[in-house]
Amino acid sequence: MVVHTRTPRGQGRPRLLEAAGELFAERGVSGTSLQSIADRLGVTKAAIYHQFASKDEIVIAVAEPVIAHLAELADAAASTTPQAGRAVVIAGLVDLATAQRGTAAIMRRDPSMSQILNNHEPYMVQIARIDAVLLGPDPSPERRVALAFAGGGIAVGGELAGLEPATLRTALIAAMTRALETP
Amino acid sequence: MVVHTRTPRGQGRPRLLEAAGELFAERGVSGTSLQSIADRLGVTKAAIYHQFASKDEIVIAVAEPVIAHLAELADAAASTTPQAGRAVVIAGLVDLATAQRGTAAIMRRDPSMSQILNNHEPYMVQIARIDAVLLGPDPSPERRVALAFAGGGIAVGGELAGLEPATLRTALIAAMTRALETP
DNA sequence: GTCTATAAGGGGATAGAC
DNA sequence: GTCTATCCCCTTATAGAC
Repeated sequence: MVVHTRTPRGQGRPRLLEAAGELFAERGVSGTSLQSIADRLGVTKAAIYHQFASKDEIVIAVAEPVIAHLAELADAAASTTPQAGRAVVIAGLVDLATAQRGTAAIMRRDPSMSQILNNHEPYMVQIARIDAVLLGPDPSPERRVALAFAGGGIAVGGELAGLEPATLRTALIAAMTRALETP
Repeated sequence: MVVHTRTPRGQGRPRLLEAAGELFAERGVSGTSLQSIADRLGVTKAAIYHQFASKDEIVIAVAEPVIAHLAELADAAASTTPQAGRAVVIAGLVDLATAQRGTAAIMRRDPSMSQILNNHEPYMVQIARIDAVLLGPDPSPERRVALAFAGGGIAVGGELAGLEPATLRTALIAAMTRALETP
């Protein structure tokens, strides 16, 4: 499905997305100007426009690896039992939430980011798949609340600083599991 | 050509804060211009500056009722047993999170809002008091994670649409209580 | 790929009339 | 209290040189 992507000289784009992701996490999307991204990279705005046509395109590109990870989790869950699938998804979501400076978390928290992603079909598709795995068939209202609660929980909990990564991971998986143990 | 009809909008300050709070919740603080607030009220930007010296001042003013509510909860908790205090705080936080358009939720989610509030002592003081009630003495790392998780959980869960308010409230209290049942 | 330069517009904020 | 008018800076985005 990928058309071109002939960019073996991988300095520009990945570095740009990393810087953008960090700034989005710190200040939010609306609070991050292209100028500030350029400054962090030591280049000018025009250099950024050479690689991306618009700010929204950068936002989507930052989210893309996360969306790909969500797709993998949903695939993995689909090839096993419901219970095992839920465990896989929970562990995977925790890993996503604790990875690299909260890029995943900001996708759920930042209003500007949400607005863009809610109009980005690939994201919505994967979110729906993940939700279906975690909810199961015919979910009760209580279960829906528990899912929303758990979603917000990892987004914020994943950014907790000052803990051993392994401790954080274990505690978050426990918290997620407990949150979703609703009838 | 109608130049301008009488603006039958409500009285200045409360009306302004209501509009600002709604817009902050929808688009985030950075995503909300003073112009957009003025537009929603049917006035000009200059009219807003008659009541507030800066945008930050509006943000703080929007947060103030929530901060006052937090103070009340912490006070109530201080005048009873630890267990009863925790229950009071949990119920109060759920009420805050589900009340009026997610003003409370945005305080925890929006990066720009957080940045302003983290430098606003009255907010930090009340948050510390609430956290102390929920954590208890000598909290384990797991308990700290559970608290962060629960904080994110209500912020997101409180905005869930399409449920009976009473159902949402009960389910959120249950979710919060369960999340904080960590040793 | 990166630069300089600039367009075109919006942002926060202020002055002063009514 | 609200208006008009304005200031100045920053924003997104484009054009074209190297």
